[in-house]
Amino acid sequence: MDAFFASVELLRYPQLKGLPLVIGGGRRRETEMFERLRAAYPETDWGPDSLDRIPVDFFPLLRDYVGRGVATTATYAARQFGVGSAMGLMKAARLCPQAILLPVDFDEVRRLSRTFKRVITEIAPVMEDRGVDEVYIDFTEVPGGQREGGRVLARLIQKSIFEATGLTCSIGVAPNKLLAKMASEFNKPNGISIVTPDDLERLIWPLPCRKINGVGPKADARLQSHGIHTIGELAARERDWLVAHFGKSYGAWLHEAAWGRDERPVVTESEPVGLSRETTFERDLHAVHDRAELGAILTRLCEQVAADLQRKGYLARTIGVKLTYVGFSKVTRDLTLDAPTNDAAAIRRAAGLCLKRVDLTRRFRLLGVKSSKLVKPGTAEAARGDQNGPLPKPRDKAHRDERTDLLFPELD
DNA sequence: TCTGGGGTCCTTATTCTC
DNA sequence: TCTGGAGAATAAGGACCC
Repeated sequence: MDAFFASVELLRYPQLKGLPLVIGGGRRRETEMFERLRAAYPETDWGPDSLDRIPVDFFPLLRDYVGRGVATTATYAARQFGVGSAMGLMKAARLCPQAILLPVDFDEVRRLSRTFKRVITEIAPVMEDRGVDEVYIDFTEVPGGQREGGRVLARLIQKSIFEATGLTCSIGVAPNKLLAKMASEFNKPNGISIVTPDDLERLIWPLPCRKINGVGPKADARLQSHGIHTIGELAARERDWLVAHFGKSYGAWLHEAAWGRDERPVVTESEPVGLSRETTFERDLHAVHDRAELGAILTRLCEQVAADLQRKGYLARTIGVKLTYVGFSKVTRDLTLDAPTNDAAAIRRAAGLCLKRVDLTRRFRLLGVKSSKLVKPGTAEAARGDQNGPLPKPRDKAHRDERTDLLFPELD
């Protein structure tokens, strides 16, 4: 298989080019930011398209931002100060207070994302969706796909995306998805990189292990503790040694990845595994002192999950909650229902039962509701439990936290 | 002074069913 | 009826990704 990896660069503010620019915040706070901007400049239409035309001094500075949130992305001018993706905005403000802070408009991002993918599938139909701004493409069967090792087709895709969206796009071309993804990083933004098996030693092996898609901070730290810093050093280890230290599955996969081997196909269709909604509070909340507020938040999250399920046409067999405590430890609790549902009240009841099994004596900063084990209505799977008698009772009682019953009785 | 929101997949432990 | 074992289902947590 020959694969492309293509990712669009979602930054496109021409008048801000070269300035330190940070885009970020959580979804809710981004909406608030837009509202604040609209209130401050009522004569200006703060739609995403108008951002391009607004004078630089209209934009808020990062130093004026107060609250929780992280940077989604940053320009190179801001990165020079040490600001990067996923960094807390308060920390970013200390590093680069003069940076301009822009909210993300998710509706606009989604619209651009759809256009970007439509343009690609019109040229190369075998495309795997990897999120808003990334896709894999199998161009083995695309007419002309092999010309100049794929470079001609990659240029066509870049040009078409720019014409349709005004966005630039980086493309990696390689024999498989693993290498194509790494190749796409070589030449950002708006570049094309071609990696062949012969390039493994020269281009891939000098890279840090962290560049492998699937090696995160934890795995990287463990590799480093064994003196393995580059992909070449990883490739030099025996497979058996990696399996002994990183497990049968992950160890073997590390070995394959270091040698540039990856047999995964480009997957064009997939069903969602779960749907969830979560929110971080403005301030940390407590089950007793903030009972009414928490109850309202829980209900709203359940209604959102129900609406998402209904809109997308799914029923969920399992409902769960997630809490992030002060200090960032997390807990989750799940409950599998007798019959799958997309009803807000049923989801709220299940979520309430889950909440009864967690320690609510500690303050927490985030509450989430998730649905999983999704089925389509009208299928045999969806009917299971409805017609074939009750399913086994969930193992619920054993975990029940008695303190919570006292603290949060109305959650039933 | 921290650290969003939406996902997927994997591992491990426990329980249930046959 | 009791017991053991295999395998499925459930639950919790964690790593990782965009």
